[in-house]
This record gives sequence, C-alpha cells and structure tokens, in this order.
Amino acid sequence: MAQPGYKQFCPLAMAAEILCSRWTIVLLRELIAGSTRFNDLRRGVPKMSPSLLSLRLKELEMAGIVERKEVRSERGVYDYHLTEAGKDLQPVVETMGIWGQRWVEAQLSLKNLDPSLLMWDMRRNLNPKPLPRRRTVIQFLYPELAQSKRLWWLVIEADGDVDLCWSDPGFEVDLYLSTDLRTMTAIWMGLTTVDRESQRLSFTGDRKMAATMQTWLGLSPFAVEKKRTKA
Amino acid sequence: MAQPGYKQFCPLAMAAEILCSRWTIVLLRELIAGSTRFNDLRRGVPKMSPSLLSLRLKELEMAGIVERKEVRSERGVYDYHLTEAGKDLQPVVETMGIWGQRWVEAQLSLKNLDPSLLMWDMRRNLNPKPLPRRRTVIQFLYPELAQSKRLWWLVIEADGDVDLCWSDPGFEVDLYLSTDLRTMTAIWMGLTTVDRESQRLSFTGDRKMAATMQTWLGLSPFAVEKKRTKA
DNA sequence: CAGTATCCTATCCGATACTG
DNA sequence: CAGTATCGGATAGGATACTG
Repeated sequence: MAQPGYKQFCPLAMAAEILCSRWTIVLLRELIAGSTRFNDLRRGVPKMSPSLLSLRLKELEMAGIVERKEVRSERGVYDYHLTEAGKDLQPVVETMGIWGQRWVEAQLSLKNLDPSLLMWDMRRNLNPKPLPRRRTVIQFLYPELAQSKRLWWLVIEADGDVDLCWSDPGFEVDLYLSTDLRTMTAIWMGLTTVDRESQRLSFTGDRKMAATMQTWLGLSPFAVEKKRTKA
Repeated sequence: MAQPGYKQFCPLAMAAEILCSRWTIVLLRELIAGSTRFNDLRRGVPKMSPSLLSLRLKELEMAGIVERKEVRSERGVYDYHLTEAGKDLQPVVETMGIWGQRWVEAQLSLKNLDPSLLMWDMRRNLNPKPLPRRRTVIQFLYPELAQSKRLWWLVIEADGDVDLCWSDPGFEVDLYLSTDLRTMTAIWMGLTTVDRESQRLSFTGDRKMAATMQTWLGLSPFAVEKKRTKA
C-alpha cells in the first residue's frame, strides 16, 4: 500500500509524493549543500543503505530533480547534479530546516550525536579566511568516545580546501582541541557559542587560532535561527 | 524499520522525521487552510483512513504542532487547532506547494481528478464579494460522471457562508454550469482560465454571474505560480 | 570508486466494521 | 459526530555481501 500516492490533483500533494519518502529530504540537503558523488552523499547520510540511496537517486532523476552524468575523462565515475527544478527545492529544504531549528527541542536533536557526521559537516562549512594562508591542521579529541571515533583532524590546505581525516595525517598540528561531542555539536548547531562553553573546551597550541575559533568554524546553515520553543 | 528516525542531529532531519510521514503534509495543508473538525479534515483527505487520520493528529499533538480541545458548550465535539509551531509550518507547506505547481507536470496532477475534493476546495476558496448579497445557488454538472458524482450545488448565503451540497438543496438556482471535470479542475488550479475554456463551459441562467465567474470562483492557493517545466 | 543483488521481516497502512 | 478496534498483506527498507 502506501505507495499508490494520494490521488489528489493538488500540487502540494504531488510534491509530497516525491519529496516525502524516507530519506529524500535529507538527501536533498546533501545535494543542495553541494555533494555530487555517490560516496560523498553516503557520508552525509551514513545510516542510509547504499541500495536505498541508489534507488532514491534514480527516483529523483525520474522526477527531473537530479541529473546523473559521467565525469569527463574519468570512466565509471559519476556525478549527481541538481537540475533547475532541483535547485528550486532549496527554499523547501531551507524553510523546513529553519522550522526544525526553531521548534524541535534541542534535547531531541542532541540525542542523535554522531562524530563522523559532525566532522563531515564541519569540514564542509569551515571558513578558511581567518586562518593562515598555509596548510593548517586542527586536531579534535573527544575523550569519551571509543578509540575509532575519538580523534579527528581537519586539514586546511593553503588554497582553502579542507580535508577530514580519522587517522593521523602526519602533519604538524597547529591547534589541539579536546571537548565532548555534545558540546561541540551544540556549538555547531548554534545552540551555544565557543565563548559560553569555554569551560568545556580545552585548547593546546596556537592561542590566537583558538581565540578566533567561532569565526573560522563554519556553523550549521540553520544556526542563525533562534529556538522558539517555550521552556 | 523506517521508524527509528534518521539519527541525525540536523534540525532538518528532525523536522523531516515529523513532517515527512505519509499524509502528514497534506493533512497540514488542511489544518492551515482552516479546517478544525475531524470530519472536515476527512473531507480534505478522503483517501486517508480515519484510523490513520486519528493517529497522525495525535502525533502532531505530541510534536506540539496541533492542539485538541473540546468545543465550549458542546460535549464530545472537538477542535483541532494549530499551535504557534504549527502556524509556523505555513511557509514549509507553501514553498512545497509552489514547487509542485511550478515543476510537476500538469498531466500528472490531472490524472487525479476527484469531483468531491474539487468541489470541497472550491467551497472553501469561493469569493462571495462579486456575488449578490442574498442567497445565491450555483449548480455544477459533470455529465461524464456517474450519477452520484454528477451534480453539485454551491449555496452562498447572504452572509457569505458557502455550503456544498451533493443532493438538490431545493433552492432556486441562479446559474447552471455544465462542463467536464478535467476542465474545471484545470481552471481551479490556474492552468487555464474560464475565458480560454469557454468552448468547454456551458452556462445557463444569470449571464452576468457567468461572465464574472473568474472573479468569484476562488482558485487554488497555488494557482498564481506559473509552470516552469520545459515543454 | 560506484554501485547491485539478495534476503527477510517489521511495520505501516488500507479496508472495514463498530461504538458512545 | 468523532473517533476506535481489529486484521491482514504488501512493501519499504535495513543488513549484508558482492561485483567490475
């Protein structure tokens, strides 16, 4: 069942048939954020199985929202790009995200901590401008987590490209940060700030880089929206 | 499966968990449009089973989107109202509907014709201003449909209240209109106009009322958006 | 890297009937 | 009017392994 659609001519119902299947909106967030490769998309939706991701991408292609193209001069490598119709979904995703930021209780969001997802998001939104124009390495340590998820490195290249490593890249580290995942996530979501959480953040290394963290750490696109839930 | 959520702290993912379950967005459209009673909501989502409607309403209540209250001085009669958070979903529903109107092929929408739904929508959006300040009755005839769905009456009371009848209310009819359901739906959706479809519309009765139909016939809230699909 | 293939079950949901 | 109760089937989608 379920699938036979809503049988309504209303354009909203038609749109909802396409957009409101499981994972679709979150996948669109990734596409809108600029991911184009299958495995990059996977990292943005890690709990989604590859089969389902593949299926959804095909559905979006059928719906005229996504275009799949072989990358020039690379055999067997494909790119997913939003079409005009796909780009026009940005306001939909944005308003829904803003609503979530305004009205979904922070406690609820913070039940879904995930270091790899957070680091992946931080990688994407990091702003290299305030950092030195050379390779810069920042190490994140979450002491409470299991071995394999405890250490992360953001490597900002001279040209501004940002890489995320979960094993020591071997470069000299400019700034070491140790904190708990919940605090770091709350900061990234804009629920609090680096300053307000200074008690829970422990820096070692470049003092100035530490002091300006709030400026180079790119926050969630929805971080600017204030919570409106009554306490 | 499905249900365990997306396990993402992202506010968009949190919002999607609430909003992107089956029927929810369409139900919200009804609530935003102003329906407050269980059976009125049913008419707006006729293909949704009452159990599921009941379940969704409870979920929306839990999510702080809807409030259920007993109507004053009427035992056992309940009202569903949007909370602040619920009202704030209007932009979400609106942008999604606009996207649908822009990008979903008209042919696809027009596969889902439904006279009772159309008439129910027309009832809601009808604009009594251009009509006489007395009871006015307009009869719709869809000759191609089965008996039980062929004849409809919109009764506009002197105070502007609009009633929909599917059996002859017995009042004198001011205007008779005969057309096919597809044409009437396309007009209501803003895909075409009364003027452009004059060939397919057959009026009897008050000439002036017929001539001004485009003004008193309330269109879909999304009718103003132009299609952007390339031909 | 970029997906497919397969299996299997939890659960969603549609249909229908029923209640105060 | 405003829902609840029950039932059963389809299927969506999770888990896992595999391919070129």
